[in-house]
Parts: sequence; C-alpha cells; structure tokens
Amino acid sequence: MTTRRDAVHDTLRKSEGFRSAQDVYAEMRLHGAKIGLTTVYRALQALADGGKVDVLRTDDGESVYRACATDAHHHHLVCRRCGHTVEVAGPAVERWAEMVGSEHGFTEITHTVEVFGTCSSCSMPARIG
Amino acid sequence: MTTRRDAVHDTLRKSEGFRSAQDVYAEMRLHGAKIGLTTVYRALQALADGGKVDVLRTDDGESVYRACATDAHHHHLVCRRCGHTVEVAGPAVERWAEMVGSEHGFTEITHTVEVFGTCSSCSMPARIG
DNA sequence: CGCCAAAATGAAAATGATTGTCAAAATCCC
DNA sequence: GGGATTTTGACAATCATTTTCATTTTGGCG
Ligand SMILES: [Zn+2]
Ligand SMILES: [Zn+2]
Ligand SMILES: [Zn+2]
Ligand SMILES: [Zn+2]
Repeated sequence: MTTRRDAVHDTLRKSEGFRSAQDVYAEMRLHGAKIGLTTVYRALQALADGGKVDVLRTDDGESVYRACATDAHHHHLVCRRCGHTVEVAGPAVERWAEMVGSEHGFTEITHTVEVFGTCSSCSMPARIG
Repeated sequence: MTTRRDAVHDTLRKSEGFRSAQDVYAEMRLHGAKIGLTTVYRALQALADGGKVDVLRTDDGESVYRACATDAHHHHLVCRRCGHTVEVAGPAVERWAEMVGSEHGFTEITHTVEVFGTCSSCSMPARIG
C-alpha cells in the first residue's frame, strides 16, 4: 500500500537538494514510474507530516521537499544557485528562539531558520569548456 | 504620484501584525479608498523592495507584509493565534548564520529566521462574556 | 478462492493568490 | 495647452496546489 509513497521517498533520497512536487513527479514519469501528480502531492505531504522529509518554501512560493539524513531537528544551509544543501545543527539558535519567546510571554514556541548562500563550487570563476 | 503607495503604507502602519495583500486591499476598500487590487500588490512589492516593509510567507504560501518600527535588520516573534508581532534583534543568530555558512565555504550568506508562539493574552484561559 | 468494505489512486475540474495585459487616467515638462 | 511618461485598475492568464469522485487495489474473512 505504501509502494508509491516509498517510490516518492526513494526519488527524494537520490536527490542532492530540495525538490518540488512537480519536479519529483516529472522525474518519476521520466524513469517510467506509473504515478499521478495527485499521489505525489499526497505522498510528499504524508512524508512531511511524518517527519520523514523536510519542507521549505522557495522565494516564489513553491513547496520543496528533501529526504534528510537525520530525523532529528536541524536546519539547512542551501546554495541559492545549485540547490546543494548541507544539514546543520544549531543548538545556539534553538536556545535563542526559546529564550526570545518566553521573554515576551509566548508559549508553544516553534521557529523556522534557513541559511542561504553561494556554495564554493558555484562561486568559482566561470570556466568555459 | 506616491499617494496610493503611501495609503497602502499607512494602512499597514495601523495594523498590529502581518497582513496579506488581499487583506490590505479589502480593508482599504471598506474604508472607502479608491484603489485596485493590482495596485496594492505593486505598492506592497515596491515597499518591500525598498525595505520599508517586511515580508514573510504564511504556512499556506500567502505573502504577508508589515510596516516595522525600524529599518534595521531584525526578526519577528509572531503569535500564531492573533498575529500579534514583536520585533526582536538576534545578534547571536546573525553570527551563527555567518559562521555556519563560511564554515562550509558558502559566501553571500543570508538567512530567514522567524519565531512563532502563542502570546500571553491568547494563552489565557478562555473567558465567556 | 469469492466477496465486500476500506484505503489508495489519478484524471479532470476547481481554487486562489499572484502576475500579465493593455487601454484609460493622472502627472510631468516645456 | 500638448505630447511624453508614469501610474492605475479591470480583466484575463498563470500555475502550484487542492477537491472531487469514480475506479482500482488491498486486506481480511469465511
Ligand atoms: Zn551551489
Ligand atoms: Zn531549530
Ligand atoms: Zn496572540
Ligand atoms: Zn538575522
């Protein structure tokens, strides 16, 4: 019953960076998978709900997903050029968020933290040929 | 020439939390303003580009805007119930993001950091009447 | 096996925020 | 005033995502 969902998960695992639902769908079809776009959306959502994949929003509002190495809470350092992503832990940030929240009387504190940059290979001088 | 833009900016200033373009548009019309939705979108974008207002994306992909007290870089502590927003500085986070980025060879580092929670008035026991 | 109820699937239509178009209106400049 | 330029906004177009709903698959169960 989770055949399709697993296939989606696998496709994600083989990817380096974050991929959109449309993207995953297109790739799966390319490789001959028989699956519908709706199912890809549903699988991705289920995986995200279950904490099996991470989600974030691109600047233009698209949801993108990634199968991360760890289930533990972590953040991402994403190359805005090629999408190459590094998973990073940030104990300092976790503490900071908690503190800032409680200082102002907020409870049930959550946070979103993403770091973007240009990775080393993308910032190398362009080489032709 | 900037009459409409200023009107949009003013509407935002009078709001406590983040408001969507549609939201701002509706409120302006309610108060009798003669303005089109397209113009509200354009004004909001221009204000955001000029750093006069802050933008963030809600969980359901809507862009929301806020006229903040300061032009300086800062982050937000947002009540997920009522939208009440507190502007917070996070020097520790700024440093952390820079460090994490350069540690991995990334350059031109930027970051998004938002903290969500339930504010004190929203977490008070419900009172009827 | 047969048989049925529940869950999964996907094609097609609906949704809804945002953007593009383009002609009319306001503003500027001389 | 008159023409160039910018701004505006009604309306159409986009496009990712969600809904619908009929069909298929799956999982017992006798
Ligand atoms: Zn890169
Ligand atoms: Zn964290
Ligand atoms: Zn609140
Ligand atoms: Zn910051």
